Amino acid sequence: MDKNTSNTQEVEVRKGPWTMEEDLILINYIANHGEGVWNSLARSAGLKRTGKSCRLRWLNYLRPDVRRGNITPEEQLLIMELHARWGNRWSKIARHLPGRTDNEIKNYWRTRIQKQIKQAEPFANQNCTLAHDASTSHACGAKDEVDPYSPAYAMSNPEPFATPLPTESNDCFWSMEDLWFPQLFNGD
DNA sequence: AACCATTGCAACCGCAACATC
DNA sequence: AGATGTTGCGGTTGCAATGGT
Repeated sequence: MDKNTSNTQEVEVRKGPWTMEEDLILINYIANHGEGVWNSLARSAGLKRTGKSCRLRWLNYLRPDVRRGNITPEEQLLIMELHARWGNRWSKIARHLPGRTDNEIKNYWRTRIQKQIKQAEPFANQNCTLAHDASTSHACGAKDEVDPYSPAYAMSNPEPFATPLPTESNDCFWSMEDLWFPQLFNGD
């Protein structure tokens, strides 16, 4: 049974998690032809994916220079600083963290930092009438308090943000090193 | 051991900006 | 100048993995 074989067989588009085979096809194709117009790339490569999906997969996961997991304390600080400055401009923030993607930073922010902020909120926010969504509100009347988003806060309060860094979280079924094998680039 | 809740992350969706014709 | 296609972005969702009871 194929996943998305609807009765309209003009365009069957696969969705959901990428398989290793699809990854290899995409990597091979880009290695041989370079990036181009993603829609036609997807078609030419024989992938039953949208160009959008291919682009996302490539940028967030398959690119050789992409770094995943193990966000360092320095990077965390930088993220907090840049987020305090620009808000949710994830792609803008990502440009200042080589090898990191906007998606990863966004996820990291939401799952780690935002959580820490929420935990700290009852203490930092006692004078605030309304606890805004931590991702968007930086404005709190308590001017004397150190902005929990600021690097200064993180420096002086290592605990709240000292999330145990993921331990070797690069354990996928296959690593990028496995995929980026020289021999892959020969075939087409 | 089984069930339920929570967490973390990959991927999708909708929209806006931009490029090309 | 307008229509159409493509890209980039931010928000959101789905689901596997993990932890707790």
